[in-house]
This record gives sequence, C-alpha cells and structure tokens, in this order.
Amino acid sequence: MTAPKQSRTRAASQGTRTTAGGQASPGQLQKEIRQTKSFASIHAEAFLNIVRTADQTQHLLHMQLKPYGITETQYNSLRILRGAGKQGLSCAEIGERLISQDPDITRLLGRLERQGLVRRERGAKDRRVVMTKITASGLERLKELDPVVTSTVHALLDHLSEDELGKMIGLLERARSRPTSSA
Amino acid sequence: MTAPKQSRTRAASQGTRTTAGGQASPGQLQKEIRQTKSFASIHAEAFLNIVRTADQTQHLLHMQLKPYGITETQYNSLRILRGAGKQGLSCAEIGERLISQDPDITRLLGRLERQGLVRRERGAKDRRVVMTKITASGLERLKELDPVVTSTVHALLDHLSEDELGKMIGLLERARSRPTSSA
DNA sequence: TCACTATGCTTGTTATAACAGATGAAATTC
DNA sequence: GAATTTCATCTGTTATAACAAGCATAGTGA
Repeated sequence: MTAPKQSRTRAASQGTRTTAGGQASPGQLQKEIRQTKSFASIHAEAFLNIVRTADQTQHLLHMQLKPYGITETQYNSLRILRGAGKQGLSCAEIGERLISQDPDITRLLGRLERQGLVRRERGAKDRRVVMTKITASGLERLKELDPVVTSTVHALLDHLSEDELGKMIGLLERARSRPTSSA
Repeated sequence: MTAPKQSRTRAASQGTRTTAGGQASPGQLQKEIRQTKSFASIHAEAFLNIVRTADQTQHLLHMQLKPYGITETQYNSLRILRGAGKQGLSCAEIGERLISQDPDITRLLGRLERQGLVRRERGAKDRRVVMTKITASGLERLKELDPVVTSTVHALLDHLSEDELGKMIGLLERARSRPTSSA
C-alpha cells in the first residue's frame, strides 16, 4: 500500500532541527508537505509530525473499514459497549471513553441503532438516563471487524521494532503529561 | 491549562507491554481511557497513543484559535497561500499541501472568501483552473494568529527536551515510512 | 412543599473529511 | 473537424467534531 497524498498539515514556518555542525537539514515531513521553509521550531515540527502520522494512520484504517460500512468511531463505540457487558452504558459513560467532552453521542448511537447494532432504552429509575447495549448482531459485526483492525494496525507499524514502539509510546505519554500550569 | 476529557479512542483489546520481568503493566493511556483490558499488542497501543496525542493537541490548539473565528484548517490554508506569494495557487495545489486526497477545498476557500481573507479568480488561459490568492486582510489575520499558534504549540511540548523531541520526530517519520509492500 | 439548580439528553447548526456524480473546459484520438 | 477522454472544479450527501440552546427529569435548599 502506498501512502495517500498528504493529509492535513499544520502550522509551520521558519526554522528546523540542526545537525551536529549546526546546519539546517530538512526533515522528511518538510518534503511530504512540499514545505520550502523549515519549521519555526522543533516544537512545531514535532506537533506536525504527530498530527500527520495520526491522520495518515487513521485514513488507512478508514479505508480498511469502509467495505464493512462502519467508521472508526462506530467501531470504537461498539467495542466500548462489548466491554461493558449486559448492563450497557449511559450516553455520558460512553462519551467519557470515546470522544471529546461534548461528543455527538446521541446521533452516533442513533445511527448504530438504525443498523441494529445497539439498542437504547430510557431508564425507569432515572428517566433522564438512556442505557445503551450492544445487540447480538453488534457482537457479530465486531467479530468480523476485530481481525481487520488488528491486522491493519499491525501492518501500519510492524516495520518498527518493539524497542522503538516502546520508546515512541513513552515519548507520546510524556507529551500528553504536560504540567498543568503551562499555557 | 488542564487536559480536556479524553478525545476519541481507538481500537484496543487485550495485551500490554511487559516489564523486564515479563509482568503486564498498564500504560498511562489505558488509564486515560478507562480501559480495564490491556492493549492487544504494542502496535495497537502505539497507534492509540499517536491518535490520542494528536487529538488532544489539536483540540487545545482549536481552543486557542476559537476566539479569532478561524479553524486550524483555515489557518493552514492561509499560511499556504501566504507562502505562495502573489501568483496564488490553484485548488488542486492547495489541496495537495493541505488535506487528504479529495479535500473539500471549494467550500473551504468559499468560507475564507466570504470572510474577505482570500480572493478566487478563474484563469483566462485555462478556464477550468481557479487561482486563489490571499488578501491584505488575510495577511493581517495571519499576523495576529502566528504568535498564537507558535506559543500554543510551544506550550504543548516545552516540557520535553530537544533531544526527546528529536527522537519523537525520528520515530514518527519512521512510522510513516512503511515499506510499500506491507498491508 | 415549592422554587431553584443541576443533570442527561436532544436538536439545530457550522466546519470539515469523505464519497460520488455532474458540469464545463482542455487535450487527445481518429 | 468531430468525437472521446481527461482534467479541474462544483454540488449534494453522510458522518463526526464542535457549539449552543432547549426540554424533561432529578436533586437541593429554604
């Protein structure tokens, strides 16, 4: 599989990482997005690399899921509900594990319900809460999709060693663990 | 600034990175998305870390840009057009440097034009091609936004050392450089 | 017990990624 | 020169992220 045309690019301007001798050397990303100028800072370059890698990998996963008529977000919702078991989860609980803080959960679950993959029910005890459970056909759909996702994700990254992947994970975790006083 | 609630999560199932003694130890991401099961593989864990880090950083940038009434994609379009100079770029050329391979470029530029930030003109030589140029007020808007984006991106990542950022960039570049025969 | 506040969800809306087909123009082929 | 193919853009549509307001319900305090 060849990489698709570049996905969304991000803020970048002058500056680049310097080699040992202090000379600016263009990175791979600069070429990918046909950037003649170097990046403003190594922070900008890192940010763009993170976002571009995510876009590319998500796009490739999307292409693999497309024949099954399921999006990545729908797949994740189903997986979360399978994990929840028979009691299901409320909209808020699903949203907490899925999407950003004001997720379009009602419409997302509505689409899954129309496909017969989940069932929603308003609680008797608290009529504000809607519990959602995965259906038998939702579980079957996941059985189909799990190997597709697993093998796609594996194929995307299997040219990196376990040591490299471990290092990447560590760095990304550290990137997300910024001190709360910053910015 | 505190991290927002987790954004979209991705495919994950059983398995996790092992410690030196072979014991499974949950990663930070597992806790972030309230995952009781470990990840299916280190590939899945790496994939989710990439996507989650990108979502989080983009969300934070989005929040910084919101008061200016500009989205990240719009900002990037303007930056690309500033870089192109007086002759502007065609829709296809912008799309190549911006978004995925079938980008919604017409509508994106239409919105920027309505804000007076760009001007579109159909070529006399080839009436299929629409050239887009940034306007003076587009350039002014960028002057406002550049420091916002620069400082936000810097703040997101300045708790990492230059060495760590360089390593992260290298690993992400390698992640994107998969052999074309894979998958 | 009632008024007020908080919670959970729903709906309308905009922006963008993605898919697909249509339109007009240019290039190519016969 | 005409027909066909290719190219660039446009438009309709769906899914999702995001924003905001509204509705129904539950909880709290006086």
